[in-house]
Amino acid sequence: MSIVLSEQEILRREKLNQLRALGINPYPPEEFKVTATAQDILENFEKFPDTYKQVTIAGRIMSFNVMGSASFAKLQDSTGRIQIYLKRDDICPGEDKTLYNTVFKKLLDLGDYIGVKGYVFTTQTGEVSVHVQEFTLLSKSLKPLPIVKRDEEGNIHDAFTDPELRYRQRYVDLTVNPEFKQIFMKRSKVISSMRDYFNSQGWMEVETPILQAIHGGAAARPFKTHHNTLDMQLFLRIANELYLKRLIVAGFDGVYEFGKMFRNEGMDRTHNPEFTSVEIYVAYKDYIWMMEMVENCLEYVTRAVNGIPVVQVGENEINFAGPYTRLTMYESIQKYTGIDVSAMDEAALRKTCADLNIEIDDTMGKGKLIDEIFSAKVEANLIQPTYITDYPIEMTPLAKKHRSKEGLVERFELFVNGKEIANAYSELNDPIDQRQRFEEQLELAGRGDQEAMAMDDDFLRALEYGMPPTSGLGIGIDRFVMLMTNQHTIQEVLFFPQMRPEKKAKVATADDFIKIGVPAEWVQVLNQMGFNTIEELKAANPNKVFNDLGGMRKKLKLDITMPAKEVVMAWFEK
RNA sequence: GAUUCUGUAGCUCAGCCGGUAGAGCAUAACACUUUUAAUGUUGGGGUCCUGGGUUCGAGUCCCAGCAGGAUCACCA
Repeated sequence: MSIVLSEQEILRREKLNQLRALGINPYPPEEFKVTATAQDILENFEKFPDTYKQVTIAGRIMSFNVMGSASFAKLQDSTGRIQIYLKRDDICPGEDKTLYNTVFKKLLDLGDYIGVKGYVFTTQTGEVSVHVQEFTLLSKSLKPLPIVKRDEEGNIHDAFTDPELRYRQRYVDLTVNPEFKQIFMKRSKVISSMRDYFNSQGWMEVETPILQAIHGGAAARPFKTHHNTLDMQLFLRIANELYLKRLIVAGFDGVYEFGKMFRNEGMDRTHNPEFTSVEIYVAYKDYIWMMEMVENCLEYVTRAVNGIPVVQVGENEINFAGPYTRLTMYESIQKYTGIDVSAMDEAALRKTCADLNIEIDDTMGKGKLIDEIFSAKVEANLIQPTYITDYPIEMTPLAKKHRSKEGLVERFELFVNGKEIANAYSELNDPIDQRQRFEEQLELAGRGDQEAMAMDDDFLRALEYGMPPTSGLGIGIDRFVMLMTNQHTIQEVLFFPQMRPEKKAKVATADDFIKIGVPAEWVQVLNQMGFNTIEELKAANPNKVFNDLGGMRKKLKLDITMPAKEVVMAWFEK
C-alpha cells in the first residue's frame, strides 16, 4: 500500500477540484434513470433498430480513444461493455466547447462512472455504439484501475492476475476481469435453485444460532468468543446439526438451513475458516431415501446452473443425472486394493496399512485406520458421483447403527471428482445410544483428541422427548460451487476469502504535523520526502530539511508559500 | 507447520559478473472527425517489501522478518 499519493492520484484530485470549480458535482445525489444496458443494446439493436433511437445508459469508462473533436470510449455496466461515440459539436452545440474540450477530454479518467443519453448506431468498422448527445458525470474515480487490454482475438495483455491483489481487492478484480462475475452468478444460482427444490418439496428454511455455548455436530476446533453481558464463553458454530434436529423434535417434518460454519483449522485450496453449508433434515426418512433425494436435487441444480446435468471439471466430464454408483466402504476398498478389510481387527488393519505404505500412528482406532486406507487408495478414483455407504461406528457419533451390519452406521458420503461433497445419515434418535456415543467422545477428548464432540445435555433431553426417525444431509456449498464452475481453489468461489491483514506502514496524520507547526499544504511534501512520522522528521537535520523543502517545491512545481527558516527550525524544537 | 518460488513505476514485467533504475500499457502536453491493444512526437512518474550484514559501493550477495502463490502435512 502506498503511503503517499502517487502522481496519478494527485492529478485526479486536482481534476476533482477543477470539476467543482466548473460547477459540476463529481458525486451527484440525484437518481440517474437508465433505460438500457450494454448487453441489451448489443444483442437486440440490429433486430429492432427503432427501439434504440433514444437510450440512456450508465457505467464505468474503461477505455478512451480521443481524436481531436471526436472521441470513442468504452462504457462498462453490469452486463458488459459498449462503445460510445462523442462529437464535440454534438456535445457543445454553441460557442462554448468547455464540456467537450475540458470536461470530457481533460477531466474524465478511466474508471469514472458516467451516464450518457444518445442514439444507437453502427460505426464504419461495424461496431454497435451509442452516439452521445448528453453525458453526466456520476462518480469520479480517484484511484487508477489496473489496465487490462484485450485485442481483437480476445487475447488479454497485462492481465490483472496477482491472486493477492485479486482477493484483497475483489472490487478491482471483478471490474477489470468481469468474466469472473460468472462464478459468483453461478454460485448464487446454485443456492437459489437448491432452495427452490427444497421449498417445492414442502420443507422449510430456518435459522439456528451461530453463537453456541456448546459447539456440537461435527469434529473440528472452534473459534471462541465472549459475551460481555452474560459474561460467558461462546463458540462460533462448527455445525448446526444438533439445532436442526431439535426442530424435528419440535414437530417440523422438513427443515433446512443455508449458512456459514466456522472452523479454526488450516487454510488451503479447499478450506477457508468460514464456509457455507446447507443441512437438511426430513422426518420419517432414512439414508436410502436420502440418496435418491440427493440425486434428484443435484440434477435439478446442475440443470438450473448449466442447462444440462453435465459439467466439465478439469479433464473430467461429470454427470449429475442419477442414479449414482453405490458402494459400501468395505466394497470400495476391496474394489481399489483387492483387500477385504471387513473382518479385520485392529492389528490386521495396522499390518494392511503398513503393507500399503500408509502412514499411521498409535492413537488411531479401527475406524480411523479404515478411513486412512480409504483416503489413500479409494477417494481419488471416485470421479463420477459415487455414494460410499456404511461407515465404521467409531467415526460417526450422530448416526444410527446399521439395521443389519454389526459395527457400522447408516451413513453415506457423496464423492465427486475425488472429493467429498455431501454427508448424510439415518439420524440417531435413540437417546440412550446417543448418550453412550457422547461418552465415548468424552473419552477420546480425555486422550487428547481436540476435535472430539462435547456432551450436549439439552440435545439429549430433546431426544428423550422423542425424535421421529429422520434422515439428515449436509452439503459443502463452496466445494460444490467449485465443481459447478470448474475452479480448483476455494478462494475463487468466495467473494472475500480470508487473508492475513495487510501490513500498514505507520503514518502520522496530517494533524500531527500541523500540531508541530507544519503548514497543511506542506504535510504531503514532507510525506513525499520520506517523513511519515514526527519521529522520522525530528531525527533529520533541520537545515537539510529546510533546503530540501525548497528543492521539492521546485521539483513538484508547487505554487505554495515557502515557510520561513525560523518556522521550519521551530518544528524540531517542540 | 515444512519445503519451494515470488515481491522493482498506477498495472504487467525486464534488470547480466555488485558500479547513477528500464520497457509496454496507464498518465501529462501537442496533433488528429469512425477508432478499436488507435497512431505520431515530447515529458513526468521509483521507500527496488521491511530490517540487519558483507563491501569503497547492494535492486543484485548473505541472514532475519513480513505478505502471497505452489506442493506437502494437518483438517470431514
